[in-house]
Amino acid sequence: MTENIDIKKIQDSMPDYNAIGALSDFFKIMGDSTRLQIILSLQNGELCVSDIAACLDMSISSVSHQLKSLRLSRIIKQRKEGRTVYYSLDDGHVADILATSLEHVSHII
Amino acid sequence: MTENIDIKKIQDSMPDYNAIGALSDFFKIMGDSTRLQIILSLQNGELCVSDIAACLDMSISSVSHQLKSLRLSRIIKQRKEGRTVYYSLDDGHVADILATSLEHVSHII
DNA sequence: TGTATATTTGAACAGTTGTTCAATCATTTG
DNA sequence: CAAATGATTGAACAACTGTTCAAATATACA
Repeated sequence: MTENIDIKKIQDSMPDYNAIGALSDFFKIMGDSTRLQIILSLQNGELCVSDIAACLDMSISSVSHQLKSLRLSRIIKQRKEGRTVYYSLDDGHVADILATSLEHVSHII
Repeated sequence: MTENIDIKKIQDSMPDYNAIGALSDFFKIMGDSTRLQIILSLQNGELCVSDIAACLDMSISSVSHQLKSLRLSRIIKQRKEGRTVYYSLDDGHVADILATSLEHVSHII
């Protein structure tokens, strides 16, 4: 332990428990390549489940499961038209975060 | 499948395989509250392992394990001084991403 | 009403992840 | 050199996660 670091001062500077939980939940959701591809595909505009599955070359079931968790995290929203469900991005922040993060990882690769 | 969506066009608009993998790896690393707290504590400046453990009220071993994965992901860097190892943030992008993401989740909570 | 289409759902399984514990390494100090 | 200190490591275990498969739901259409 370093001589004179004020632990409490650092602790107080940090976001509260709930914010840290919400932050890590958000990053957890983003931290899967299937979900990431879904989000990226939706940056071109809304798509239905089958089209997303075709885009990613994955099963409809798997995509549907991930769409559900993205929706519960309020990253995407849905709109039903007949028996087709269209999904789209729900918040502009996500595009910003993706752009900055893509720049970040391109520095690392 | 919607009538006339051009799947190939959307696929081509997406980052390549490696970039998506790097992106999801990055978010995966950020998606843990221990690692997130480590990063947040380091926003005040460099800290040694014991101080970080004290800040988070966690075992030194657990923190050390997480410091290793953060370092391998090039999110933090280390500097050794005697038997003490100081860690600090390695890239300005991470602070930007954290700030935008914190704003995003505060909208949701 | 019956069939086809679009999507959702739940259970199950394998693979991954974070913490703990004990042991080890590296450096300083007596 | 031996003891103390700061940090790292590896194995083990429980908890969690993503995909698959089969079954179910909802809507459209003949």
